Amino acid sequence: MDKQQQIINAAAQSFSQYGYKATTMEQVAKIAQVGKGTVYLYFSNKEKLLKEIVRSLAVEMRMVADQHIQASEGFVERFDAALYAILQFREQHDLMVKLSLELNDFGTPIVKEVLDSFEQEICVYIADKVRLAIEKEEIRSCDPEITAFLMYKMYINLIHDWQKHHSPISRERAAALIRLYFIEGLQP
Amino acid sequence: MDKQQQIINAAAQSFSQYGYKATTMEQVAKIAQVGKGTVYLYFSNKEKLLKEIVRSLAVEMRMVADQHIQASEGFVERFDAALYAILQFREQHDLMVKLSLELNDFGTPIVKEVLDSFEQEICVYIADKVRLAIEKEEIRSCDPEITAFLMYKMYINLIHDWQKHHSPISRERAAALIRLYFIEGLQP
DNA sequence: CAAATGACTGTTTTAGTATTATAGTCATAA
DNA sequence: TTATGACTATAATACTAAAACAGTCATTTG
Repeated sequence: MDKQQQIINAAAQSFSQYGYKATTMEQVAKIAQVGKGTVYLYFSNKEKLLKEIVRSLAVEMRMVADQHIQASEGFVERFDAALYAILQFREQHDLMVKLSLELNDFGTPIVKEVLDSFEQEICVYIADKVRLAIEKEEIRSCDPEITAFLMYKMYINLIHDWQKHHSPISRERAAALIRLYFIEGLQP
Repeated sequence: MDKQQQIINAAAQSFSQYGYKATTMEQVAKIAQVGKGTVYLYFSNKEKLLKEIVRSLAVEMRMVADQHIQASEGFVERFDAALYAILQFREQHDLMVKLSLELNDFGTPIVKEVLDSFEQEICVYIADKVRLAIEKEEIRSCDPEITAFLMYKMYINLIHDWQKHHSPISRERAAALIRLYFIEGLQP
């Protein structure tokens, strides 16, 4: 049996259930059914362990988003499908939810770092799609990184932040708004 | 001499210098050269005192932004002038800077509430301008609240958040980008 | 007697300290 | 050569005593 994978699984389970701070290396070793020292043979410290797990989660996320894109026609539809898949992914994976809560409650620096790089990963992913859309002349030429960054932020703003003070916006409404502002523009 | 104003000035000074948490009502009374009980004749508690100060700061902010709008032609230019004035206002008023730091460091709930309502104030202000621009047919018809919210967020994203991981964007560049995305749109 | 005050009080924060828990190491064992 | 858990230095926590504080109110003042 692959000890490294056992350790990763054990850590993923514990991080998801108890969070980063409240997970001890001894706990991970116990769940993985190995000695504590063994964990350190594969991961030089706790931080590396978390980063490895989040990294592979990011890979999975890319795949899920790509699957959702397949079924969609048109740039906005594909963008909406991918982004929605990503947000759902984040909400449905206990680890991401737990880490977000932990960042809010304790501000653990490593958790902040990890979630930050996950966000950047998302932006890089979208930027690739924007670049493709420019090549296919589906949209005008523009800076792909900035465009991806702003579209992602706008999606988050609409789905998550707006409803902090107003009534929620449906996924369809959000896609329509992004089409209005980003694609069509407000000029009369 | 107006004791109420003396107290407000004293509190504004102390909040700016030491923050909300580290300011004591005794301190405020001492600076205002009144007894502690006197402070409570005008403000039933510490929270009300802070809210009053931030409220009048919001009024001042509106006036400053309006002044900057006067000198500008076109919707994007006026929007840029107003938003830039608002951001500068926030950066140049020690109280806002101090409160932001305090929210980051301690998460003081009342400070969060106050800064939140200040942000909403900004959005209401912009929404008014958007409504006006729709009436004057400078832009297409749209929901003024959502549009104001998203334009404000995009401006913040460009000027503040983008540079957390990339090289900063100048004020001119930000205005040009908002014109590109919001006004002209990305359709080819 | 209306406006102002600061001593007073119950509660919260802080500072100091003892105790426990934990990350990471390493000598030993399988 | 791989695996282990006792070990250690450091960091988190729990506890307590002391101090600071927001808000009150009986007394004072103009």
